[in-house]
Amino acid sequence: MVRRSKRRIPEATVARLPVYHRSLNELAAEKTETVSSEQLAELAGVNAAKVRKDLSYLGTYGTRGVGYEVSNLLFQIRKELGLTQEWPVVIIGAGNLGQALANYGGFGERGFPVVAMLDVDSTKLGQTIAGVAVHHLDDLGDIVERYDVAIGIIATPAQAAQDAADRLAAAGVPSVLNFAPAVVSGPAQQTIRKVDLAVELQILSFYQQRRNGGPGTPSSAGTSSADTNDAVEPIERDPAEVAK
Amino acid sequence: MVRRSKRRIPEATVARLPVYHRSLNELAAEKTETVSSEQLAELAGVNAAKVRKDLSYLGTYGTRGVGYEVSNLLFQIRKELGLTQEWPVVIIGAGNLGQALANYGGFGERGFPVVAMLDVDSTKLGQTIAGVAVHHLDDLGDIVERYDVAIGIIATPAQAAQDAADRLAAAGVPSVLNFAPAVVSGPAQQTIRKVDLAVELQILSFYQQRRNGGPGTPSSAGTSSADTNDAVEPIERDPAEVAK
DNA sequence: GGTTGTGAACAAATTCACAGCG
DNA sequence: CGCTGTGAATTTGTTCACAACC
Repeated sequence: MVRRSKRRIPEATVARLPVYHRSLNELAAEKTETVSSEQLAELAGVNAAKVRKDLSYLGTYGTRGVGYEVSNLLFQIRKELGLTQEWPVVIIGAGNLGQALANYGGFGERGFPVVAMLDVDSTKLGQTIAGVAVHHLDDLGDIVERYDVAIGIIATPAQAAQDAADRLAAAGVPSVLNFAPAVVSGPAQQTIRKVDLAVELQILSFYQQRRNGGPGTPSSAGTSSADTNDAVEPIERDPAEVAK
Repeated sequence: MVRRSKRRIPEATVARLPVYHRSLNELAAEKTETVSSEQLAELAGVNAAKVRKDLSYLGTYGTRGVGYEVSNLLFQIRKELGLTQEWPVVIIGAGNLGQALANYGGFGERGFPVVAMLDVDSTKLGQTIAGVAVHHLDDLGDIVERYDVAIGIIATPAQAAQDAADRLAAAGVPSVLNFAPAVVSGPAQQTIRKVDLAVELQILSFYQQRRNGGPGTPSSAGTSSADTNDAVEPIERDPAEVAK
């Protein structure tokens, strides 16, 4: 009764599925019917072996000698990622960052409608930002229940981030995307991801620096064509004791 | 004459240095003088062994039985990341996303002043967003030269992203942070990182979904406390032929 | 005693390379 | 013959565990 296909998809693969999804959408839009791992790799910016390995975790959806049927593969990935339904989100923090995220329309467009923003600043309450009303943070529980909110986006200042996470946990929101420049932790059953915009720039700064001859050599000329070009995002967790 | 300490810092370590940097700043703000790997790990949300290993790539800055001197470690990391200087950035694309990023003040605060925004839409030219003037994209070269721009942020719609990257490359901007939902490539000497906000939500959606019993089981109840909590960010590149 | 720094063991992710199948 | 699917090899990253040292 179980649809055992391969299960236990590696994290690195999960993180790439959305990229394949995007590429396949482009192919579907131009009515392409089948795609080889080579072509998909090109579109997604990875190599073909990785595409095949990744897709093999979902099941056996390719045809040897031909490739993958775009529409079917799209459907399988959509199903795997849970994108066959919408996931309502709330944004906590209606300051610069929160407003920025609300104004960026990309969430709703891609199946993650922003149903409310929350803040403690009374001057912000009742305001509407990009069509989304700002409520008091104390109303979080109500809103989560009313809209069946599954994902909370933290866009508070650093020092308020943990409180926001705690309130999301208390309200039963199982997934959190943290944009605040702070480490936050939650109960084990919560999934927390973080995006720190400034951290991304700092990582670039490292490679920039390196290109100029490394730390000890503050020359601004010199173009060692360097080596590494890309890097992995960190992301840590497990607040509650790691040691054995 | 060279201060060979350890060189060749792993990417995963580079990606964590900014997090340690942030934690150390907090410690410095409260006048803490020394910190153990255990404490720093707690603040950064990683485990202590990782902290020690990571820091060992920078050199030998700890004291056994004591820990690390906060101010010195802060300086070493700052130096390694190239944060002893400011890196002027431009934002390409003055639409929702670009405006959102400009309004988010976090870049300038952390040493990455936004010196200009660029767009091709004539109705946006001359506007000022969060104190930053919008110029025509054709002026990119001039602006890069005038402000010595080191980093370009792409905040265009997907279909304009590659053109933006090409223009940045032509203007000699060596580092690029791509927020557009598209894969972009550049010459080998360019470092490109990407952040796709919607992709982050899609990754959360996967774990959300999984928590509810996996793809084949669209029940909405059931709380398998799941397993994995965090994941790594993907990020790919190397457009120009990967095969051997 | 307490804590670093690091080899060695382990685990995860990537890449190779090719058998198997359409 | 072309392209997938996958074991095996390799590389990268993490964790252990302890000697070295303050």
